[in-house]
Amino acid sequence: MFALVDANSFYASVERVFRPDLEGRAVVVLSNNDGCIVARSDGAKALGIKMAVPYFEVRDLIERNDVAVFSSNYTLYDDMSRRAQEVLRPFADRMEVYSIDESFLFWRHECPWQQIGEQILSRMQRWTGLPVGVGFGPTKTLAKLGNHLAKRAIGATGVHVIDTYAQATDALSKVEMTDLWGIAHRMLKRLAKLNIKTPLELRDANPHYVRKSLGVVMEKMIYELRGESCIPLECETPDKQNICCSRSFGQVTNDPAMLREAVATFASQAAVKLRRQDLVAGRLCVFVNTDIHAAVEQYGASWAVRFPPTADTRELAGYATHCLHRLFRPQHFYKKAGVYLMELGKRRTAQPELFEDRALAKAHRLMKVMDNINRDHGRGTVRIASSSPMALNAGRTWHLRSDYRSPRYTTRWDELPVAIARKSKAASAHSSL
DNA sequence: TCTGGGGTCCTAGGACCC
DNA sequence: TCTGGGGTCCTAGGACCC
Repeated sequence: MFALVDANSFYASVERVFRPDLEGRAVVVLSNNDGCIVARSDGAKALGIKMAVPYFEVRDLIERNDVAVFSSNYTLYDDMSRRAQEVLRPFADRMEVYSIDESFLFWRHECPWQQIGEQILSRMQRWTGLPVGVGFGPTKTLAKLGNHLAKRAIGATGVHVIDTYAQATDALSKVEMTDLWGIAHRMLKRLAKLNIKTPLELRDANPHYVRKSLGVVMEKMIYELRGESCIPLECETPDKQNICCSRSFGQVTNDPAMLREAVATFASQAAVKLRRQDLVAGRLCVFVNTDIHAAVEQYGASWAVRFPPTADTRELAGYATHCLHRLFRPQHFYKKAGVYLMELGKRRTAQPELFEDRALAKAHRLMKVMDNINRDHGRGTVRIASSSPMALNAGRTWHLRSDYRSPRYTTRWDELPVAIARKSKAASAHSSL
């Protein structure tokens, strides 16, 4: 069983914890440049303040209703997030920290779920002061759905359990398509073209057919809604694949010196994040944009360079200014710029060793797969596609390639032989992974 | 020279999440 | 006047290799 625990209006709730005098007053928190609303308390939501609206559009409303306004304080939110994680961890067998305000919990055995949910609520309230919602489900997607109902269903109590197929059917009948985790407006339109318009219709759709038109992500979604877990828990936080630092400027500029200073600053801030995770970057990319909201000729471009992996601020800043030089067009006025660090690797590990380790690990995986096949099925070929993004996630997530004839895939190493067996029955002995 | 059945690396873009 | 800042995964095609 999975559970998803998330904090209600996290940033706003954290500010509240430290300002008990705000009791009864609505609260909003603003984005970095005080540009947009990024969190609203229930009271602020009730006033009709939408997520991510520009501050200036709702300023009047906010002032008229005496809403408390905060600039965001990410150091504080990070700290509070860690405290909340410590409270949650002992409840379950395993835990995945999914975002700053959400964690998945996982249990191997049956438990009194409702009761556990209530304990989580009360302990979180007493130990951190944060209001949370808890949703239980046999898959991550259903746990997310449970969480949604825990907070928003009529008479919601903060805990919602989806434990049976009937409960899942009931839950799915109560929500909109876009309430599902992984469906936003574009996917909504594409699903509608397949005549899939409600969450129940999606669950009962033909997975092969959906996969053909919409891809493997939507296919997984169908299985998840049916209670077959396809999205595994990820307990160790994987190393970052990209690190980005970008900002909108208060005013547009076409001054090359200012832009140089800006991207050099972004590069050094990104370098701090890089070193904090003990990583080095092998590639850096700079991007610039004109003001997308202004009625001017738009210009947006990026330029990347590759170099011997480093985490050195001065080197990275140098690459950044070099890239900027390639992009800069004096006729445009720029509103936004940023730096990406890419091709990240572990610091203090020489590249050749890294490569050999990976090759070795690949060989081991291949042998293990072959063993399984030989033991269980006598014959068959498994080919490891190292170009597949999944192959780089060795040992965590595996799925059968799309040209693999089985419509099913597995997300767990130890399920692989089962999937192979299904496939063997259905088609030939030659398979690829 | 042709063929089958692949692999690797790159770019670009689309879609989603918080 | 004023419109955030991060991330991930998947797909598709081209060029080239064995």
